[in-house]
Amino acid sequence: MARKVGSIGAETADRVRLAALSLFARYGYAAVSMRQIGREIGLQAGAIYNHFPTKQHLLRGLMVEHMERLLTAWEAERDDNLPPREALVAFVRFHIRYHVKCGEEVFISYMELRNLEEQNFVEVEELRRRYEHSLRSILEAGTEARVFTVSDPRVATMAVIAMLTGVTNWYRTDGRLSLDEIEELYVRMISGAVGMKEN
Amino acid sequence: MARKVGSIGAETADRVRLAALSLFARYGYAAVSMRQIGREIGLQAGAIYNHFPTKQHLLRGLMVEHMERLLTAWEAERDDNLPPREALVAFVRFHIRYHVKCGEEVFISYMELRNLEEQNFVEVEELRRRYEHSLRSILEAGTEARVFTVSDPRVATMAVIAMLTGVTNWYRTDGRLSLDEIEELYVRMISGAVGMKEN
Amino acid sequence: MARKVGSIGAETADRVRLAALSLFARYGYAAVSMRQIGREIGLQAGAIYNHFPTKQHLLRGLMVEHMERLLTAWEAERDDNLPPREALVAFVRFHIRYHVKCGEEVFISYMELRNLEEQNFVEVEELRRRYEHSLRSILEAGTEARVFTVSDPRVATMAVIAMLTGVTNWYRTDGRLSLDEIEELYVRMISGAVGMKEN
Amino acid sequence: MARKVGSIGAETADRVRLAALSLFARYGYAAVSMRQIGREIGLQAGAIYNHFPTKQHLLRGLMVEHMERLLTAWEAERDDNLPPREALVAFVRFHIRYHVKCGEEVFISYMELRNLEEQNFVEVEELRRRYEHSLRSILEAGTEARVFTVSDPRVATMAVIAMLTGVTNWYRTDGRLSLDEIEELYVRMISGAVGMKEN
DNA sequence: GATGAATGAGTCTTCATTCAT
DNA sequence: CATGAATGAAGACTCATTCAT
Repeated sequence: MARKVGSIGAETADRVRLAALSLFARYGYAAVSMRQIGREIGLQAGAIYNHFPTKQHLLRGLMVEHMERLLTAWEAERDDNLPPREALVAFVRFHIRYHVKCGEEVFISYMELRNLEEQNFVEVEELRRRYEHSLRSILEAGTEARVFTVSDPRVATMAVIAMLTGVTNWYRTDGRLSLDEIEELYVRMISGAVGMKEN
Repeated sequence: MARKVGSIGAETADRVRLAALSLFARYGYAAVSMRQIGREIGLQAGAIYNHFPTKQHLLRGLMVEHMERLLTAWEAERDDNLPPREALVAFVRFHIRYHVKCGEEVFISYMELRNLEEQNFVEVEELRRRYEHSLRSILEAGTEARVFTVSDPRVATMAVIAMLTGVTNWYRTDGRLSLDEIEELYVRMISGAVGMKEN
Repeated sequence: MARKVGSIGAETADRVRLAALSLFARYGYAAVSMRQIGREIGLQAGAIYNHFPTKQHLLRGLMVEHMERLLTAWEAERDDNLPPREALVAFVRFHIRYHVKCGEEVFISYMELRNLEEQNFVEVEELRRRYEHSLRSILEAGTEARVFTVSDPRVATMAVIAMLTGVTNWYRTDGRLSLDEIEELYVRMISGAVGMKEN
Repeated sequence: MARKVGSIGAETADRVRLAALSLFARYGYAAVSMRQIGREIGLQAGAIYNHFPTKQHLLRGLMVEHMERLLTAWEAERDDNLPPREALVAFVRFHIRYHVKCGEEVFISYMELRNLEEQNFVEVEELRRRYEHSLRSILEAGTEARVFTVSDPRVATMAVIAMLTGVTNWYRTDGRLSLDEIEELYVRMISGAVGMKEN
C-alpha cells in the first residue's frame, strides 16, 4: 500500500528522529534496531530509509543538530563584554538551563560518541570543542584578571563541564528542587571551585 | 593474584574477562559479539560458555566486581576518625588515584548500566550508592561542623562525584600533569566548591 | 521510427527500455533494480510502472521485440530462390551483420532466458526456433542437393548458430578486423564446416 | 540445537557447493538466495557461513575449481608430440567429452562471469585464457605446417570454442546421439572449418 | 505522467547460544 | 575444556510494487 493520507515527508522524518532519539537514549544506538524505531511510530523499518540513508546518518544528525542548536543558543545569549565573574555565572546558568531541557540529546551526545564513524566523530568533537572553549576563555580571562584562582584553566574547564553536565543525570522536572534553585547551587559551587574572589 | 599451576580454567576465564572489558569499553556491550571476544584471545565463541553462562553474566561480573573492588579498596583506606576537611581530601585523592588506574572498568560501569538486566542493574546501583554515600557523609559532617558551606549535600555529592570521575575521560599516564599534580588541582577545586574554610 | 511531437510518453518508455537493456546486459536481470533503471534516466522507480506493468514485462518486451525485429529483418532479406551455397552465405553474412549491431539484445536474449516466466519463455523460444529453422532448411536443402556434406543437419544447425553468435562476445566496432573481413572469415569457416563443395 | 550427528564439515561444504551449483545454473547467481541453498540441503542459511565466508566466495569457488579441474584434466591428456591434425582431433574429443559431463559448471562459468568481483573475474579469465591457448597453439602449428587453412587463428580459436561449447546447451545423456557420434560429427565439422587437408 | 512515501517480503550476513565430539 | 557445526532469530538494508497527490 502507498502513502497514508496526509502524511508528509518532513513530518515523518521528524517522528523518526524523535523516536530514534528516545530509543537511543534509553537502550543505546547499537541495541536499537531500525524495526524498533519504525514500530515506535507505526512505520515499516524500510520506510525509514526514505528519510535517512543509514542508521549512522540518523545518529549523526541527532548529535550534530543538537550541538549546533546548543552553539546557536549560546551565541545568542553570550555577552562578551561581561566581566569574568558575571560571564561565568551566565555560562553556568545557561548550561544547566539548556541541558536539562534536552537530557536525551545530551545523554546520547556523550554516550554514543564511540558509535560515530570517524568523520562524524571529528565533526561532533569540533562542535563540542568550540562550545567548551567559551568556558575556557572565561576562566582564563578571570584568572588573568585575578578574580579567579585557577591553577590550570584546561583542567578546570573539564572539571566544571563535568560537574555541570552531571545535572542531566538526575534532574527531574518535578523534583525536589526548582531549576532556579539548582542553578543557584551550582553557581555557588563553581564559584568556589574556581576560587572566585568575593568582590 | 598469582594463579596456581594447573588452574588453567580460571586463567582462561580471566583472559575472557580482560578481553571483554577492553572490547566493551571500546565498542560498547551491544556492539561486541562473543565471537569477537573469543577471537581476541584465540578462542571459539562457544568456549566462552564454559566459563560464563551468558554474555549478560560477563557484563554483570565486570561491573559488580569492579564496584566491589572499589568498595573494598575504599574500606581499607578510609579513616572514620579523620576530621571532615582531611576526610574529604582523602576521598578526593583516593577516588582519582583509584579511578585512573581502571579507566575501562569505570567507563563501562557508567556506560553500560542500561544494558544490565533489571536485577543486575539494581545490584550495581546499590554498590554505587554505598560508595557515594561515603562522600555524602563526609560532606554532611563537614557542613554540620561548619567547616564546609554546602547548601545541599545531596546535590553537592553528585556534583563532586561528577567532577572527579570526569578525570578518567582525559587522564593519560604520560600526560602533561603527574597524578599527584592532578590530585592537588582537584583537592583545591573541590575544597572551593564545598566552601571549605581555610582553617 | 520517428516519434510524433508531443508523444512524450512513448519517448519515456523508450528511454526506460534502453536503460533496462543496457543494465540487464551489464549486470543481469535479477541484479538490476527498478530504482537503478529509473536513476539511469532520472526517474523515480514508481514512474516506470506508468509504462510497464512489471519488471518481467520489461524483460519480455526486450526479448520478444528483439526476436521479432530479427525475424522481420531476415524475412526482408532472405531470398528463397537462392541455391543452397548462396543461401548459406547470405545467412551467415546477415546473422553476423545483424547481431553485432545489437550485442546487448543478443546477449540478454541468451542470458536471461531462465529469468522469463514460463509463458514468456515459450514465446521467445518459438521465435528463436523459427529463425534457426531458416538455417536448418538451408542446410537440409544443400545436403539433399549434395552441395553440402552434413551428417546431421540438426546438430549442424546448432553448431553453426553457436559459432556465429559467438562473434558478439568479442566484436568491437573499432577492432582489428572490419565487419566485412569478419564475415569473410566466417563464410570460409562455415563453408568448410558443412563440407561445401567448391563449385 | 547443535550439530546433527555424523555430519562433518567437509561433507556439508560439499553439499552446499553441489546445491549452489545446481541452483545457480538453473536460476542464476543473483536470483538464488542463501536461504534457498540451505533449504535444498536441510540447513539454515546462516550455517552456510561456517563453510563459505560469503556468497561470492561460493561462486568464485565453483568457477575457479571447475576451470582448474578442466586444465588439470587437459594437461593429463594432451600430447604435445602429436601432429596438428591429431592434436586438433584430440582437443575436440576431449573438450566435448569433458564439458558434457559438467554442464552446470560450464554453464555458470560462462553465465556468471559478470557476477564475479573484479579480482575473481581476472583469476577465472586467466584460467580460461590458458585453456583456450592450447587450441590456438594447435591451430597456429597446423596453419604453419600447411595442414590447416586458417586465415586468422585468433578468430578461428574463438569460433571453434564457441561451436564446441554449444554442445552443452542441448546434450542429453539419453539423447538421440551417443557421445561418440557427437564427437565424430564435431570432428568432421571442425576439420572442415579449419580447412584441414585430407591427408 | 511523475513524485515521494509507503508496504511487506526479501536480501546477505551476524548473533547468542547449544552440543556432539 | 575446546572445537566446529548447527539453530533460529535478528541485524541493516533493498526490493518490486502501490497509490495519493
